[in-house]
Amino acid sequence: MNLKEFAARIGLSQTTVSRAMSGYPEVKPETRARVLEAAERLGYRPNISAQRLATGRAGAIGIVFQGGGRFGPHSSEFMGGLSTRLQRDGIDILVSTVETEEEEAAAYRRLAASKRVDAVIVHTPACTDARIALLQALGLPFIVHGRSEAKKPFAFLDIDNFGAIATATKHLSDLGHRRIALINGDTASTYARDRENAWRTTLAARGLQADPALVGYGEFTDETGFRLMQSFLALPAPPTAVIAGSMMSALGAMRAIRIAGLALGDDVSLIAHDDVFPYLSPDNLVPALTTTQSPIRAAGERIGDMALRLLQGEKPEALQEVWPVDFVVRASTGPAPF
Amino acid sequence: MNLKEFAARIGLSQTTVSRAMSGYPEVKPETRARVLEAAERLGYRPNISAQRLATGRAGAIGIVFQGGGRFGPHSSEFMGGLSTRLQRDGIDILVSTVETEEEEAAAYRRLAASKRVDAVIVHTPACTDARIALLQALGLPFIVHGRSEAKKPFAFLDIDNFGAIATATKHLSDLGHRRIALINGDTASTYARDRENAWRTTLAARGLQADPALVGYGEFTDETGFRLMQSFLALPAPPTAVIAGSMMSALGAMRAIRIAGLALGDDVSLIAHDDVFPYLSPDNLVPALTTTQSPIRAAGERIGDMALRLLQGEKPEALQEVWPVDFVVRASTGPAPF
DNA sequence: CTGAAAGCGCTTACAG
DNA sequence: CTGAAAGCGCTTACAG
Repeated sequence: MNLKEFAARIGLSQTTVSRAMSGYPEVKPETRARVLEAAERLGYRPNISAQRLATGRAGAIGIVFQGGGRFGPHSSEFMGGLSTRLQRDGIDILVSTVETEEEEAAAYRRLAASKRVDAVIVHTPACTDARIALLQALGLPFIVHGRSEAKKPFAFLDIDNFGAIATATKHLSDLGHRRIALINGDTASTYARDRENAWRTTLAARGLQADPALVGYGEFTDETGFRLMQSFLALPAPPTAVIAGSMMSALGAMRAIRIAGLALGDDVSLIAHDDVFPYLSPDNLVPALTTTQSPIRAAGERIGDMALRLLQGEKPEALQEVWPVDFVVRASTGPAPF
Repeated sequence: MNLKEFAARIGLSQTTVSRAMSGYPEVKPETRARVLEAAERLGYRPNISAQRLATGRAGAIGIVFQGGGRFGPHSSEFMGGLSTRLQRDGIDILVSTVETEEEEAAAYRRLAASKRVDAVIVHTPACTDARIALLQALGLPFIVHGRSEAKKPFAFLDIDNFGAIATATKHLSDLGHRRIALINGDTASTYARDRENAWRTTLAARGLQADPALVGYGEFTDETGFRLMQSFLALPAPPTAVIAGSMMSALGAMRAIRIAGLALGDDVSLIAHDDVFPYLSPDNLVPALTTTQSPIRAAGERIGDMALRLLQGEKPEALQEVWPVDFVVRASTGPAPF
């Protein structure tokens, strides 16, 4: 049933029905009630495409994932939060996957030109990120999950990666560790740079050396954590403590430590940054894992919120947040050996 | 830029431009080439909402997730595959999250009435699932990921859950195990019923008892795997082998086994069903984990394919597939002790 | 092979 | 507070 039919059926004009349904103020309360009741009863719902064509709004927010690689467990948590928030305002999420940077840029051009979305979410930004300049040039509103440098201000939400790793490094140094390794993420990304800066700066402040052999990079997988930890342990002077970038890397690191016959929390201390997965808790590892933590689901909800405000005309520079990160000490960290 | 402007700019009618761009056959090849080149050069893209209004197609496929709980690592892999496939045909994915069954039903009604999607994907079906009847009543095309019983035929893709667990149970029984436990999923779902049937039937065929104390249910989390494994090990006659429903449950089970001071693959054998996560491989656990496996990402791609065919008018009864499951023996299974 | 025009189902300035 | 009508930007039967 369309508006014309529905309006005729209840004896009102299309105008009045449309206004009543979209919460427009100048409608007599009884009229509105009658319209809403009839819509419910007869199952009338405005055609979304027509609505969008008439208003010029897409009613959707886009998010692009590069390859399978970046659609991992963090993505699901983030999407869960984002979707929960946008749902409340009837905004759809449009998911695209691409293989390369070029394809990602092409996807944004396409989304912008076809007016398929009102805004996009950009994630895992590099320190200077071509996507930001592109979106600004295209005039397609966006929120960045993470931080980056750009000439013009833009909306973003990031966690305090520097603070998280600084806290972890300090804690390990307070326990007497002098060789502290870092299993970091993708080298190009801002978060990896921030984490490494925190590690380096904190060590320096304690008079400790940031040994280049004690930092490694890679995707947040069990595999990478394992490989890096094994290479650390093979060094002439292996580290007595390690900071892993995620729960998945930490699982790999724990495995390498176990295989080497070392006791976690005793011979080697381990801290992971944890994005809080409902299906895998640091409390449940053996030993329980000390973590810096920040719920990525909550970040997704908040970014949904910010996207809605952006569309309501708030300035990007008013939509910039950095969240502090919690630190929870558990059994995987202990005094440095000997 | 809209069609009118663009057509004027290149000196053709809107009709011809529209036809050239949408691959309509009766356009002179040179004309089409000229139109496509100009569109590329001038950045013209048809407005998606107008296109949808005119054609009556939404150009999107919906998928609803219940709560955060069901948006886990399996969802991300599946979505990665689905999105990759649909992308190729320019079909969007619309993600909704709801909290309850009622809300899920309401979401389908809304999607149908507002013509927001052309089809939906239903996942984790129960043995008899109200969603299927509802979607058939609404006339909203759908594909089920999993299987269910219904009066009218419908399109689905499932893996051979029965075969997977039958194979695993046989293998353990061949190794001499007589007390084989099962860490199962959500009781209401078809896959859990199929897996339990396989376990029960295979044990019976070998003259072994399907002890009710040796089967447990729950979400596929590390936590549940741990708890169930601990309860099995606390039995007067604990199992010597266990089949876990997912990698996450297996991680928990492995932990419980380790804490109990038992040797995996020696004192206790473990097989997991693995949906193939790129960030956590069964080869990388210690010991490497024997698995039945099926790539959920590939299932996502295939379901995207089936959805497109459904929209092209193929009958649901022609779109029904059951995929075999691989079995890979690794180090976590061995002969029954003593 | 190409074009003029109706129609898809809404919203919203304008008029009352 | 309500309505008649134009317009959003496409597609597509119809005519040539």
